[in-house]
Amino acid sequence: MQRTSLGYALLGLLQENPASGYDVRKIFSATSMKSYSDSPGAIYPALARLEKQGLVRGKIEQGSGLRRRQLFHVTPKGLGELKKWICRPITRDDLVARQPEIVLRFAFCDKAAGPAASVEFLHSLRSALAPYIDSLHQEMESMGKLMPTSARLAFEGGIRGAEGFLTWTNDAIATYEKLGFAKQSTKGSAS
Amino acid sequence: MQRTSLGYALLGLLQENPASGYDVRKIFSATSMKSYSDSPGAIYPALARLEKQGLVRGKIEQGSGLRRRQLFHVTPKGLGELKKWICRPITRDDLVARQPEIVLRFAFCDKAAGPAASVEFLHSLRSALAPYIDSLHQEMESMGKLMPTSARLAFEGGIRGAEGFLTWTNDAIATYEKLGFAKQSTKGSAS
DNA sequence: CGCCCCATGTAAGACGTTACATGATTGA
DNA sequence: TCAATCATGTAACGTCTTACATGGGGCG
Repeated sequence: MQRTSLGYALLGLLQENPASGYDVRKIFSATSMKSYSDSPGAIYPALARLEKQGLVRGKIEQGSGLRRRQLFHVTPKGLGELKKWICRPITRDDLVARQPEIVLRFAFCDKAAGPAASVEFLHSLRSALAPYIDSLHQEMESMGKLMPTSARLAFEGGIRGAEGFLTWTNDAIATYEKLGFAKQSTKGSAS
Repeated sequence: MQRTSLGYALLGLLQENPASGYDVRKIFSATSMKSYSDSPGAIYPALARLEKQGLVRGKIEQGSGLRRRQLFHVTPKGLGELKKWICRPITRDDLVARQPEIVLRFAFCDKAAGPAASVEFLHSLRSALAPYIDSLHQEMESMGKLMPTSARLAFEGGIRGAEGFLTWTNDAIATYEKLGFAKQSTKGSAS
């Protein structure tokens, strides 16, 4: 039984702070997570699915004069699934079709899996990005100059985006190093 | 009746070169348009929809020993719809949720709508990007330093990506200027 | 009282995914 | 002949979109 990108986004949010469906809708519509739909027809069924799978649990709040309102929090099982999603090695497919998801996974990484996992994540990302960028350059060469200007520029834009992503990755790794988190080696002497 | 992103991608491809469903599948699976699914369950119904709407027409090829094979080409009505899609002003929503679609629209622009439209497109993009980047910076400020390192870095990555996109846009405008295409001023060239 | 916001949901339909099915042609 | 590839499709299923429905609570 597989979860969707929305499902994981919800897990990640709820793991940072328990929230109601309505809260989540506001977050999606107000912040830069707008890429997810804030429609009730998406959110509420998704939360219900997660609850049915035992990944989140909702408690109905009832202070004195409060409206009915379900606060969802992530279960240990849910946290486990979230970690598995975050810590998957980055694949070429992730880069081609799911770049925003990569960034989201990383955003949740510190809180859900810890800084060591974040560093691991960044190294995995760097390892995937380098050959990907190479293959983009090759594809560009093989197409020659026969394409319209706008098509060529668009392709170049894609390459630049990937290169910028790599630069960011390296900077992020450096940031963790300054904080005292180096890559965990298999032999294990870190910090 | 609205078309999906896949529908427009097909229109754009077929307008460049007539092709069969199978050809399209190969393009999607082999080139960097992999972000679209190459599954027959997506392609063939999508082509059928476009044909039903009169935007493409399929002719069954029959050379001597050829297999049955339907070559689709774009109708004038289809080209009109494609142009309308491409030439829509770039909105904030496009930037937030549909960046790859923006790039795809631009890639088809020269061939489908001409270089003048491409220049117009880039100016519209620039006008949308500037305030968008500002608002990202503001959002970042307002969140303070309370977030985990990875979350902050992820957000910064998003900002960098948008800034790189803007740089690319300016470079692309410069490229067209060097080719002799400046912005068409219907009402004065002030942005 | 009427209106708007909070808060949750459901129903119909469109679309994509996955898997299966079909048949023709080429090459070993 | 047998397998692989070409080429097209369909069926079941899940999810998202759009629109509607419901009801409590604060406020003028």
